[in-house]
Amino acid sequence: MHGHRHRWPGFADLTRCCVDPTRRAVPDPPRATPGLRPEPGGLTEMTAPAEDKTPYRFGPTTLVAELHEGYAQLEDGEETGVEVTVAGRLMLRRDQGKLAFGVLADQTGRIQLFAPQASTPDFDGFTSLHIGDWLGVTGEVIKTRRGELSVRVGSWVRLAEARLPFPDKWHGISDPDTRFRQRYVDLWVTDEARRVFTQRSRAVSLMRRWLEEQDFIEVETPVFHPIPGGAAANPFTTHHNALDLDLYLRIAPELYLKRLIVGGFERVFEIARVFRNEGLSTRHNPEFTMLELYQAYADYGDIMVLVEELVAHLAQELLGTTSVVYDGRELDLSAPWRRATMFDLLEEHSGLRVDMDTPRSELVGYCEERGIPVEGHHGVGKLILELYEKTTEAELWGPVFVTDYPKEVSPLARDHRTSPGLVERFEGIVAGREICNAFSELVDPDEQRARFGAQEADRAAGDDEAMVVDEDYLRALEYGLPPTGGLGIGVDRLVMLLGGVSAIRDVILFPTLRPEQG
RNA sequence: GCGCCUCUAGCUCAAUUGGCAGAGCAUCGGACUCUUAAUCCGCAGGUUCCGGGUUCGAGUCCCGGGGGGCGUACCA
Repeated sequence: MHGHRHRWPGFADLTRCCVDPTRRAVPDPPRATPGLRPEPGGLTEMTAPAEDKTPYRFGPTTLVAELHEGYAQLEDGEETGVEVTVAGRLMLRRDQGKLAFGVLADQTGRIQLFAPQASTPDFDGFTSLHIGDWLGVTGEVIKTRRGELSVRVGSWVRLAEARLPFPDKWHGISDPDTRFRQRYVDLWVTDEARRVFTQRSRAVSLMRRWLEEQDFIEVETPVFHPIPGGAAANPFTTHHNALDLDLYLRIAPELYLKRLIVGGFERVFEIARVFRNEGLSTRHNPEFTMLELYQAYADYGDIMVLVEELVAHLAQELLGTTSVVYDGRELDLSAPWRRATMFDLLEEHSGLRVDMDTPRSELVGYCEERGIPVEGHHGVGKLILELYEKTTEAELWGPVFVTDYPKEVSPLARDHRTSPGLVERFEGIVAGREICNAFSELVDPDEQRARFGAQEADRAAGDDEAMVVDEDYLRALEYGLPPTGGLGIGVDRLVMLLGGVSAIRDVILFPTLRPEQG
């Protein structure tokens, strides 16, 4: 994840934009009583255990980023007369006899503490603070003679002790495993980690706001599914004792969201944690986040426009540009994206011209030539998809919408209005990776029942990821699903793309790991 | 699942053909009033991932196990 560090704004630059402007305290006049002590009249002193001297609350007036914004123009050695209160962790300390320097980090950045013995209360205590201790400091904003913006310590209080030593101040943590297990430390010592997760939070927030502006409403559907559906994947199982009921953790929210379209919520979305019982890799975590949305009266063409606009919007807001560099290669996310059929793209990249009338035996031959395993229940559609995925998908730098998938591999998508055997489905491919999957939704209950039936047959033939019939979903369709466009976006992978990182574990705060010590 | 690599002090890393397990940072003690990974002096810090084996002697070689990484497979 360190490959493109130079491209990204620094710690303070990046986080600056998350600062709530209503919290500004600089360069406003100082607060009447900057609170180094608990508010008077509280129960603090009565209830505090004798051995715990740390306060119960603290009132910083200023974020570090605001100091850097507000006082960038100070001359070396200039004093402002402005008193501020900041809080954070002590990340470095440099003692120099009767003068000590510290570096305090809060959520928004780092600021130097300037502590002369003559004016610092309990100077010995200050110089015996540990790296990692939480600290509250009130003092004047100054710039040192050597030009470092600082808070001259007028008073200070330790807010929490770091009993465990922090990692090497220069090298940080290098063992990825330790970084994931002790993310609470990683976030302090790896600027890149904090940058990425801050960015993730903003991306999700922007996504939500943008969808709401398009009149989508956010909903929450069950995580416990009596029948796992909406995707082809192995579910996790669990059990409810009182009902004596086996349940599955959802592999997709799709079928519930479409029930809501039936219910008359015409534009819905869910930012859904989903769970798939599969292997782990650089691009797979067993629990991950999908944005799914459904829009009544829309088809997959409308959804393509929505995706390219949404992604371009996120890039523009997050990075200030739709032109990003990923894996060292240029990537232009601005709309419109190229649209091409799976068949055309397959031909471009493999030279194979096939269609739904190509004999199965011929396709089996192409697969075998390329070492792609073929199973007995694979039909023409599945074989074409395999050929495309193995020869073409990773080569697509994109962004490109790959359209018109075989019906056989798309049991929830609506028949193509002009091409028999195909459905109106597309995937968005960016940097060789699928970031979304969408279709004109299948609305016909009889056709849906037939598709489920084909899935059952696949299951019987040994495909344990094939879908299971969901009678209630069919009943919902019988009440009438209007024309609907649906979309699923892998939020984690999108954040990877926008953040320029290549491992999904770098965008998931606490990725799934084997428990420590085994 | 398979293949390759890796695991040494709290952190980052050394240790010659198999020959007394070391340094920097952090911690602890001391010096220092403008440092920027401050600097300088000193103390302490170890089940070398675990268990076997070979050897006079194993961090090092062999076998087994465990953790992790990468690749591959799986993955709509």
